[in-house]
Amino acid sequence: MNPSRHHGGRQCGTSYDVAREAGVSQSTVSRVFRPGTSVAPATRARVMAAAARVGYRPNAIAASLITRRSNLVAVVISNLTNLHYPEVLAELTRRLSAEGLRVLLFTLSTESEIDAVLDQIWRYRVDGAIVAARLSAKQQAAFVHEGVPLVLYNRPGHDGIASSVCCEAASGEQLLIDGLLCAGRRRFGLIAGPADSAVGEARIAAARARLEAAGLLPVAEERGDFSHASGLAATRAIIAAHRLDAIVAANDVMALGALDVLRHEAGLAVPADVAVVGFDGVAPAAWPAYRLTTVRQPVEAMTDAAVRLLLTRIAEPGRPAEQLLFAGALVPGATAPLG
Amino acid sequence: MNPSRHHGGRQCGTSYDVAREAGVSQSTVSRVFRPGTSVAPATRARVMAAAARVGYRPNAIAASLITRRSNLVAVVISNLTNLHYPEVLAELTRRLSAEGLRVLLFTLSTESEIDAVLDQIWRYRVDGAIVAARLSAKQQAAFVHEGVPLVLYNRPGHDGIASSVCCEAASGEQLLIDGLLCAGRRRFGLIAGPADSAVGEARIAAARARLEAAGLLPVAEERGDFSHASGLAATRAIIAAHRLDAIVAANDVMALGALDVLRHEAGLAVPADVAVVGFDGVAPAAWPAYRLTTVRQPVEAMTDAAVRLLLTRIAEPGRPAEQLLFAGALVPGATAPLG
DNA sequence: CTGTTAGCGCTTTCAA
DNA sequence: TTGAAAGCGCTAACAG
Repeated sequence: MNPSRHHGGRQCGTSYDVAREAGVSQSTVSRVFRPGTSVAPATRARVMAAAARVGYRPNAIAASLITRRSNLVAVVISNLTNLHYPEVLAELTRRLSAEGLRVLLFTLSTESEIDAVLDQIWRYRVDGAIVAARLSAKQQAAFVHEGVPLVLYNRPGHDGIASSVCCEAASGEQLLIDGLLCAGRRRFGLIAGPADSAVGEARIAAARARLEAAGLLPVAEERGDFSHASGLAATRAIIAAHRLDAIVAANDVMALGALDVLRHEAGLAVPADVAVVGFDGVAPAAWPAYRLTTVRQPVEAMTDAAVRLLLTRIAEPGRPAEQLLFAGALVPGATAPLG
Repeated sequence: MNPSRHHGGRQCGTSYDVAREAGVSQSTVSRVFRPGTSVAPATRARVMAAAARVGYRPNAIAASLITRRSNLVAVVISNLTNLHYPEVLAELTRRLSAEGLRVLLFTLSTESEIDAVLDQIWRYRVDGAIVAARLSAKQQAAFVHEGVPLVLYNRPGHDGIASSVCCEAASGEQLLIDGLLCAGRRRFGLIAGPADSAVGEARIAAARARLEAAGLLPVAEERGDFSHASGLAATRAIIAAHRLDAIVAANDVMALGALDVLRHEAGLAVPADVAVVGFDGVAPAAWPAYRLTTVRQPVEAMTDAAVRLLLTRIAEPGRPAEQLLFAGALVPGATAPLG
């Protein structure tokens, strides 16, 4: 009833323009561009031709308004600089678009930005969210309150409110630590992640637990922030004060930093003098210069699960949250002999 | 006039619900939640209180429909696995959100997906797009036709249709090649990127040009796909057939692959036997295990420019496209003595 | 400063 | 199979 007035300049046509051009009603045009609707072949052809002439593109925004499905999924990632997350993001994006969902990306420079991000998430009426960032219990509860299905990635879900996909730390660290012990290592240095990282703490706790099970205590402990620079700093601090024969880092990037300090600053041989292990399985860890012994997160399986979990919760909002745990795979490298 | 019927479950309230609750008109509610509008302090307070009670969130989708501004920017990146692009993406996202714009992310597994991506871009009525992927002249023209401002990232704009920001290859390669020549290197091996990568070709062409200016031809040339594995393969192929004293790679990641083969497979000393240089300035290139001599792209300046270019074209759609060129900065490493 | 009135472009009953 | 009519939740003149 109201053909577009082209008031902005070269606007693209609306379904009314197409309808007029094709001599059908606007709702017929709408049907032609919607899957699973039945339109007479002849009508469909006329409409398609008219649409091409007018340069018509269905307006997803307008459709979202009425269907209450934006086909948008918010993906929140705290540190894209982590080298592991670009891979996760690429996989998530690939799988989501295969499901017809678009990615609204949010990255955090500082954790304090999270509330502003959540506000935007509510405003855009996303169909769901996959979050790889710290979320307080209150923030997780907000998703329930707003009716937005939430899947946490490598973060524990606060008592069943949110679904989550995690790479379990215990079995991986057990493989690493037990192997090192078996190979005769006794003096361990630990490089933890930031205190507010649940996965980081879980990994270090698991490592410590295995040591204690063997009647050992770590010789030294330092904290980093998952960055290479912090791996360098932590290792310098540790070897300045202690003599040890194994370093266990909470992630690969810090482990690579440790390797760099040991070999290029301290003149120590790896693994002859000191063994080093990490966690994640990032690409550079496998490069010949490092060949780090580590545990690789099953990114394919985890991202697949994250998307699948999200889809089912979008389809059935009432469904209870699920916590999925994946085991990492040992990647035997050259930086640690494992008994 | 039409309070929400809560038909889905826990829907969040609409501006009508708030209006009724606060005893004002719906448009007053709208004003309260829009910057730059004047509302009596008392009214504003009443509305805010009512909004909190109702759990009201402005609906960005509905606002977009009428303002014809979605505040969405499409960001298209072809290979997030490139190690340089996560950094670019993080910076772009940070700057865009600082400008009140949201990122709709598209990644390409294969270049053939691009048309499907463009279709989605049109449907979501994005305010603009920043693209780091190959776009044909026709595809670039489509942006003009659809009225979507386009900024190409590290891709040349097809005769003034699209704006672009690029890291210029010539001056960087000149620093590298002239330095190597000055240090007495004469037998060069080149590792190019994929043939359809404009930046890759520009870098290798620039390197070749400097060699020719010195009366030299490359001893060997191989093509990779910017990945570490392809750097390994190219280097193996080159050194199997030729004796050389310098390798010039089209990007850092392949250069790191070259280093790995030279040192860990061929038993050659770098830079004593063979010098290696790259391009980009990715993080691992600076790590002690590599200390690659390279040219760093000014990511901050480039992403800043990309966003600024996009903003001005959004503000003034008639404005002609601009091509911005940035010079890279030499990062003297330990893999190549530069005369 | 506030309310009234029209839509933005589409989907969705409901009839025909 | 198609069309008419009624909104989705909001912004944007225009009065008052």
